[in-house]
Amino acid sequence: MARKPADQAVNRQDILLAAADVFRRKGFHGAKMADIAAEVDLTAGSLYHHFPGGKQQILHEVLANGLDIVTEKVRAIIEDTTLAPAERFRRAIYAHVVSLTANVSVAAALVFETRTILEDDIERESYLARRDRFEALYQRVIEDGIETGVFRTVDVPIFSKALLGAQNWLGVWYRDGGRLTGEQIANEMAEFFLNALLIC
Amino acid sequence: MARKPADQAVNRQDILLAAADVFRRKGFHGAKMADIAAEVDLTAGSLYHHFPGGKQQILHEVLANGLDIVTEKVRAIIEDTTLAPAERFRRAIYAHVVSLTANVSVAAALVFETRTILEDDIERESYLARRDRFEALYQRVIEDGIETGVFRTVDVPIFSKALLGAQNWLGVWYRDGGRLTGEQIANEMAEFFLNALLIC
Amino acid sequence: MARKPADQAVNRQDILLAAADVFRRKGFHGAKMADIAAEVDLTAGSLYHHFPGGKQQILHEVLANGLDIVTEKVRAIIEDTTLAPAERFRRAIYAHVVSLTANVSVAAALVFETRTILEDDIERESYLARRDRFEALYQRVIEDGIETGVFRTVDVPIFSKALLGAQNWLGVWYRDGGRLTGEQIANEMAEFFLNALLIC
Amino acid sequence: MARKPADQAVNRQDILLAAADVFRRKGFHGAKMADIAAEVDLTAGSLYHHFPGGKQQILHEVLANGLDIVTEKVRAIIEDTTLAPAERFRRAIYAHVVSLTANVSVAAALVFETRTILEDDIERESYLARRDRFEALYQRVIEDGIETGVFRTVDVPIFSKALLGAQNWLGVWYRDGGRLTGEQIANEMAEFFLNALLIC
DNA sequence: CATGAATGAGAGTTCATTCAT
DNA sequence: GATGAATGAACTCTCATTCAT
Repeated sequence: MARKPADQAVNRQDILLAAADVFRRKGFHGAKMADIAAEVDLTAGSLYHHFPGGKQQILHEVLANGLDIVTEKVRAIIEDTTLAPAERFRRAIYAHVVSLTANVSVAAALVFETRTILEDDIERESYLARRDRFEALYQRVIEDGIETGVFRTVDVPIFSKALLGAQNWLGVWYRDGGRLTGEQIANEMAEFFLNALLIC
Repeated sequence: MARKPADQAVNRQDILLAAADVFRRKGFHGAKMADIAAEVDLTAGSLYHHFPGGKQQILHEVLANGLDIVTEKVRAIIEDTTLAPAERFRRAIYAHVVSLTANVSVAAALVFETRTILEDDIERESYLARRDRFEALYQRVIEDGIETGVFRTVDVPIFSKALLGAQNWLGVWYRDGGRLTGEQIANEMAEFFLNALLIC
Repeated sequence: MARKPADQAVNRQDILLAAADVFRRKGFHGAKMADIAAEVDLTAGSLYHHFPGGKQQILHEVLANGLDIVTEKVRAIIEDTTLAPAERFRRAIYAHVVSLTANVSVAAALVFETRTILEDDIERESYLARRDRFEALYQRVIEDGIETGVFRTVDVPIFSKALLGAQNWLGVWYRDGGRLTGEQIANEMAEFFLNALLIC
Repeated sequence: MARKPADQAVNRQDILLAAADVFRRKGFHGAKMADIAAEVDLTAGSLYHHFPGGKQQILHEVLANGLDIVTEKVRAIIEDTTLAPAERFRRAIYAHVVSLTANVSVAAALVFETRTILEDDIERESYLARRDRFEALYQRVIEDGIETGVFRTVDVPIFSKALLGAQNWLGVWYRDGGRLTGEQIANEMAEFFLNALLIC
């Protein structure tokens, strides 16, 4: 019954990670509080001590945390205007993909459960706004590249959706221990999309 | 207790389309039989005349049909070896994206509910096999292009996942009546991925 | 689709027999109108042309008919006071058991579904009264035998319940084509209960 | 939403007894989970804590327990070969009938709901096997009596069915507080069937 | 007469949530 | 903090019954 080496206190982070994993496997609606609790050797009722808001709150925090994790480095890179657009673009994709593969469950939650969080109104706006601001980062660097004349003239919104789609899809298929590491995949993906844009 | 005077009979296709739409909006687990029924002016119980297997069966058929719709033309194009790889690739993407945008609900179901169908074992294998065979089509044409020397040497499995991710993501964001038509988006996307591969 | 040789009209008797058989196998509540209908190559709705009162009416008629079939000969025998009590008793049991084995489904319905009919008030009294009158026949002949001094002094109500229990139980275990015929079983049973009563 | 302050916990046995009683009154298919729950001051959903398998599981356990209760003493008596067959036979019937009358609801369930349990395959074999082994006990003691020359030569299988029928029928008609006690009835029944067998 | 489609009431079941211990 | 028992609101699914054709 003791899965955790130190059978000591369970903290909120443990629960959030466990929840993300259960969400990935069964989806939010298919995930039972008891499933999540079992992952951290608790019973369903006990989760309410840590998350009085219940399942909804857990989802909120999984997604909010997830967006932070994934967004953080990418934002820093893209906003670092000391680098050329192409380089910022490449590094952003690399960092983004690495962080998605390093947190597959969270990545999957971002893909599959964003729709779920939108069912209730609170948080909806702020969460969507953050997502849009993140997407805007990519759009900005692409526009920079186009204006600088190093990138082809593409339809930026469509291109950014294609890029995000390719990235988010990692949450669907990537599993640890596959043929390639997250870093290798990140390199490939950065290359693909850079080539799609670069004028040669 | 027998209604529906002569409103024209409701048939299975109507129900499947309605279901795909409800699935897109609420997800499989969030979709109530009553929601689906209401879309075609029936009551929940009546759906069981057409789909004795219930909600599961409806999902099965939505996905199977969906895969058919989306796959059909793409397969024909890619297998038409009278065309050069680059041309087959471009046309395949175009046809694929057009058909996804023409059936957004179905596209969304393919993205979000494939995980759901996998929860139960039956159908699992055959459905997954069909998906894999479809993905293999893209991989083949890319390999052809690489061997012919017109495409860059990329990691084909990763590239195809990126492509499929970008395409499937349409099910998440595309809505009819947006800034661009499905055909315009299809053109853009084909262009992106062709440029990513072409040696210039 | 044609199970009946002459594919002609289905009559009420066919349906009642079919119903008794389905009731025996699945019980009243477990028997679907569609099951009964299928036995006579009809659909559920069609049964309402023959039995506007629906499933309840079918049960009513199965039981009422059944009681008639089983009761008729027994009554004639027991009321024939030209015979000695022991002989009337023996012949009554024989006739009773023969008729139960010749109509197993009906016998089973009498055992299992009498409780069901009692759930609704109408018919309840008259049906119960008929059953009690039938049981009284056996009690009378036993009392006659006791008074005449040929039968032991037994508790008549208990003895008659034991007898009826043994007989009704045939509806549970008897199947056509077993080791013994209905007549052979009838002989054995008559012998058992006669010996239980006769003073030797 | 958590009630039942300190009313003493409800346990599985309470529920099984309540269920047997509801089954006796309404039959398995007619018994609602809410009916059973109400008997022990619970709501329908709460029953699933104690019987995750739901109504089916409750029936399974009612019958299995019931068979145990009824079988236990009878087995001990019949297998006690220090007694003469006639005495074993008499005592077995007595104990059997006493235990049936002391547990009418369970007795009724054994009569009416065995058919129900057989609808699903699991348990079917093991349960039927136990029933058959129990019947074999009676057959053995009767055969012993015949071989010893104290019992008439009867058809043993038919005789045992008649006996069991008479006994099981108690579940149909016996009610506490009637004219005779269970012990009195048990005495009568033992007498009947012994007289039916004894050579005088 | 028969049918197939539809209804609608009801049942079993699930599960997030609560709370006394 | 943790738990187990309990709740109650949904929701899926079943099926007797109705009726236009």
